[in-house]
Amino acid sequence: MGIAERRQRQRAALRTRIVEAARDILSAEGLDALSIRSIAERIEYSPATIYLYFRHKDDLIREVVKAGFTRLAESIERAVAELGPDPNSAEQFRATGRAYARFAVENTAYFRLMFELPKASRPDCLPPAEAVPLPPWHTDLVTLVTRAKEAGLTNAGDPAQAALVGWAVMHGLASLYLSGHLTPALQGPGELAELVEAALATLWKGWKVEGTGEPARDRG
Amino acid sequence: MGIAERRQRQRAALRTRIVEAARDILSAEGLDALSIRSIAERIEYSPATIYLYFRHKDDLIREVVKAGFTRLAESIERAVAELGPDPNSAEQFRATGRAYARFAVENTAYFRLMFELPKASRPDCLPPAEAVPLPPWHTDLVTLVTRAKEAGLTNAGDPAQAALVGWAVMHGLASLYLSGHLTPALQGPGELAELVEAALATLWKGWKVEGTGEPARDRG
DNA sequence: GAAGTTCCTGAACACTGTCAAGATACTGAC
DNA sequence: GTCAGTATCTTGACAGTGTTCAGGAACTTC
Repeated sequence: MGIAERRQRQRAALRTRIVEAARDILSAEGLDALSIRSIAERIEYSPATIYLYFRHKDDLIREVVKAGFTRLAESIERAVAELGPDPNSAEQFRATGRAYARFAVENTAYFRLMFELPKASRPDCLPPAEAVPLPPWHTDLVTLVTRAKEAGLTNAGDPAQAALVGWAVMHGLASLYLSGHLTPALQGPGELAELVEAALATLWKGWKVEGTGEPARDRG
Repeated sequence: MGIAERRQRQRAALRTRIVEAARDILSAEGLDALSIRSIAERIEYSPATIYLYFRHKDDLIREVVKAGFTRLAESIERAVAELGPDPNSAEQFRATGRAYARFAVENTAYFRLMFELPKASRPDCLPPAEAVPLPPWHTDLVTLVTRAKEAGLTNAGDPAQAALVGWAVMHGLASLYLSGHLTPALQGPGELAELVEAALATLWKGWKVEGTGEPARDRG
């Protein structure tokens, strides 16, 4: 039954071609240009065809968003890896935050899509029950804080909670920046980076053991 | 020239009626229901009429957003005022953060509109140069930190920077919560409040003078 | 009452997501 | 090789969106 397999392969190929086209349009022309028709034109198919591969536009977008999350995760991993072997907790923490903010600034449309997706439609519907899994960097941050705790470098409470707060800080800065609410407070583009550093430093200090001076190296 | 004045008054009245209709639809039916036609129907005018009062839908929305910001500012002021006379810096800081998060949760559609407006249209356009003025609570936070600094309670660097970081933390938590990215980490609705408290505590502690124990009262 | 101004509307345009019905091309069986 | 069946794609429409523009109605001024 090689035929059935080939067909399945072709189906899968076209499906990913659709997602890639959507991703490209998003990166190159922005969210407003991302319509079913523009995607269809790009892949040289009829708009209706897309509905043979995705039930709704939202389903397609969700796939794009998923790709965005793995891209963001990769950026962070790369940034942490560039620290060299055995970086200490603080460095690792800062690198994660920096990479997050940087991704947001460099992939505006993508970043916004990733976090503004859940339709603001319903008036006061709370977040969707449908599971949006926690991103990998959250897990990494948790182990980071846990390790720092074990090394006696911090007395942060629940590591999971601390990780969420860390994520929130970076996300808040990126989000406010992208929505333009930070511009009156910032002179140049470099000042966002400063703000990021200040935020990371404050957080890390807030977790530090009382009386400890400079953060010691926990590894290597 | 009473006639000209009356006309001007009527014009202004209809204009605010449009904004109020938009605000009501947004609160009651959500962002998706907020169309030029739905607003027109609500005020019993033709859709085209709205364009005699607003050049584009975005201009109208901007007005709604502005109203939302004053509402949020009022919520925060109220929360701070409820602390009673001469609250200390930490309490005031926490109250601000709590009120912010609460507003976001209780006015989902409004909150999202306020911060997701700047069209994600362009691919990598950085935030709009058009001045979105800094909200009043930012100024309040700045004076808060400044006062705390003068009282020797904190050695936070630039108070303006600290205020932005504080804002970012709350905004990040709210934003992540509303986009559903926090749900897998939270058991119940009360846990967001816990997270908010943890974040505020961490921040405040990160600003504290080295070696200081419990935050002292700076006033009263 | 005529002329002029202001305000509003009906109807259209180009766009959107979405879908039912039909055309097309490929497959398997006789 | 032909025919039925199936998988795939397209045509053309529907209802909705923001937006514009020519024209009509009401009011004001002369």
